Amino acid sequence: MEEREISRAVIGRLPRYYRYLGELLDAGVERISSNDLSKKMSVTASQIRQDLNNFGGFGQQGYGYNVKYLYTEIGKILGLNREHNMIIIGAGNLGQALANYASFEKSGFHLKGLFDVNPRLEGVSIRGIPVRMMDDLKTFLKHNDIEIAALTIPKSKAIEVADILVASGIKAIWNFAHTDLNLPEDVIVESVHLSDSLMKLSYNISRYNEEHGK
Amino acid sequence: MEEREISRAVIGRLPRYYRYLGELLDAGVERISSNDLSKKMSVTASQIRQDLNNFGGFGQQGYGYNVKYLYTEIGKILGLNREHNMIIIGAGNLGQALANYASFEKSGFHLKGLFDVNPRLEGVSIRGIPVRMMDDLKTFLKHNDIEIAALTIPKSKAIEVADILVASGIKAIWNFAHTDLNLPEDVIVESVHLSDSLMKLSYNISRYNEEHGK
DNA sequence: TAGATTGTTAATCGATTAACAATC
DNA sequence: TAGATTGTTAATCGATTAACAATC
Repeated sequence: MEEREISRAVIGRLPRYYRYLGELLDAGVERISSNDLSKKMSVTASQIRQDLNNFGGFGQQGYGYNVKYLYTEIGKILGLNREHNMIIIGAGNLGQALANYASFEKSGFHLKGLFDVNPRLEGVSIRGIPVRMMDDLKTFLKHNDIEIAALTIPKSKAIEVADILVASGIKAIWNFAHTDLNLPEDVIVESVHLSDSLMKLSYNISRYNEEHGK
Repeated sequence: MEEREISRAVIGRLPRYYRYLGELLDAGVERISSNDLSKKMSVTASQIRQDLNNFGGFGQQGYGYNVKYLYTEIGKILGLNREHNMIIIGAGNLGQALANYASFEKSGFHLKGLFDVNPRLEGVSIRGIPVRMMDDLKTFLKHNDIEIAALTIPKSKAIEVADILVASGIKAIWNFAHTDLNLPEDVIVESVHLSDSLMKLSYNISRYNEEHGK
């Protein structure tokens, strides 16, 4: 089976396609051409067709794309047709924010546990999930089939905790700590570096100010 | 003055360089070669030199780069030598999480206000900043010089609020809402789409499972 | 001075866009 | 059938890597 590697750039655009198609679906739009979609999304029609054809021919000449069908197919590509059990390590504001995102649940990401070191959080529940103490993590992972762990803890603890998670068989880490994680290559890591994002914003402000002589 | 446009890819890597240099600095490392840094960061030395030379020659032949100097210079490029006044719209978990990030304050991002529609939050303070009601937003912006607004509100309100912010003279929006914002091009928008990130993670899990026949 | 390492040019690689034949 | 629009190949553009002369 010939498996061409799909570029990171393409994968990075899929969620955005998915989002726009979801909106079209909600708006009751039945079909859309790459050209019309390209205008909405401010990308080229060529790129849309090229991107989609990495995964197969979802359209029809002379017709365009069926919104519902394409939405579902991209969902499948993104793995949203599966169920994903998830835990959150770090029940601070950010961990709680993630725990409260009802939309994740709708996409098949099921929160099964919340962990923290702070004893004052013990027993507190978020959306019915009690916060457990970190001491219970290993045992919990032994008895529950968890795929994804979100790491919403400070950088100082992140690497150590990541190692525990990997040793306990976690497949994927959604990392919010302000550090890179160097883990075995069969562990999937997706990092959200909020401060990197804020710095990019700040760069663009500086650039803008320079150009406008401020 | 010849201003070459610097590619988004390069800018996206700057915060990561900054992060690694900060760690080297903390570790007391005085100088580093592009080669040594490339090994630490898993990128090519060529890319590091190429990236940095977009902004000027920060190194010295035969010596490498002075860590402290390079750290400071990248900080300047990123605009971290300026002060940035900031507000947060949406004082839910995510807004509070951002408000509590002490490290932003250290980098010159000063939180000046927090806004929400929920009357139960009125008067509640986070790090000494009281939550204000949305009705007060326009007046507040008239009397305070705010550069950045973080939008941590649901998608349904985001576009409307963004328009108010722009009309009130906000320069930059750090958008966490699950939607793209179409604003005048002189307004800088940096979006953090958490669900896009989770979908990328999910994609990679599916891909991995396929490859390993699960 | 000799060795090390940058800054920068040239070569390669990959991603995006354009074009158009295939086909609904 | 004629018109529309895809899927796909070819052309272009940009980003990354390699190479090396400049120089500390």
